[in-house]
Amino acid sequence: MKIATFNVNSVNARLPNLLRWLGESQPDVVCLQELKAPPEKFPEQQIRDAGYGVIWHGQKSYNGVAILSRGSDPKEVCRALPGDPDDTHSRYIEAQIADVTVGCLYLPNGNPAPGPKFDYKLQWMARLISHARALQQHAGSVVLAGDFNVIPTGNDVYKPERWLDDALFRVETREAFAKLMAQGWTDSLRALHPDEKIYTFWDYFRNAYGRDAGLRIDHLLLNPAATSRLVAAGVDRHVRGWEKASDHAPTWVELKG
DNA sequence: ATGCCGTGGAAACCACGA
Repeated sequence: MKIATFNVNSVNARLPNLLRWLGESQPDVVCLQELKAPPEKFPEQQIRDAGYGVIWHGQKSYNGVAILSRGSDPKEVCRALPGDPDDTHSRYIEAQIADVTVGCLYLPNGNPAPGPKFDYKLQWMARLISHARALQQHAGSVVLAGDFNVIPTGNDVYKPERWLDDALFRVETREAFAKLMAQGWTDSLRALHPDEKIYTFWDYFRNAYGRDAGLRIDHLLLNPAATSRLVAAGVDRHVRGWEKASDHAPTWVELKG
């Protein structure tokens, strides 16, 4: 089973690229982030015509997450991260697909830091840590996939010294991510490619993609049952080079069975 | 490199992203 995550930066602006990538990559499950569309403007029919069942949690202008499943409808588990009923951002949706539980997340950016947006990011991470604790212990396979807006280590950014004060790389952010990982999650790309330079995001500015000035911020975390099935992981980085590209590239894992 | 581009939505600019 191939499971991918892709921050599309507007699902409607990206629809031609998304459909092209679905056709060539043939993922079984796809987590999308940054739909930037209200629920009624989600391109459901085009995605169904491409062979995918889909659930989504849209929001006008900002955020928005979706889960696609080839040949079946994802069985929705929840469409919000527990812990704050006043949180209006569409940043989490979870589904059961065959024998795999999939959590699709769009973690807050948090800039500028410090400030209220950074506080919101850290609070959101605390809620994620709380929710993930139970998921990690599931007997079945669990994949937490999405745009984490976290650069885990200095090996995940082209020039770490420039990012020390950024919300994606600040000590508090890395410590919260480490706390999540300490529950027993596996960072699938790093597990299979410990020393490679791997990026999933390149800024639109300054020819960042051409210079390979990237960040690794899109992650697929696996619980022990899923880790035992891990056979491959990668980034479809060429998609970032297409016309009208998102600033993120699709990132994926292949699980046995 | 403090948003230089990209997107959406409202309004002819602004919020937001990382």
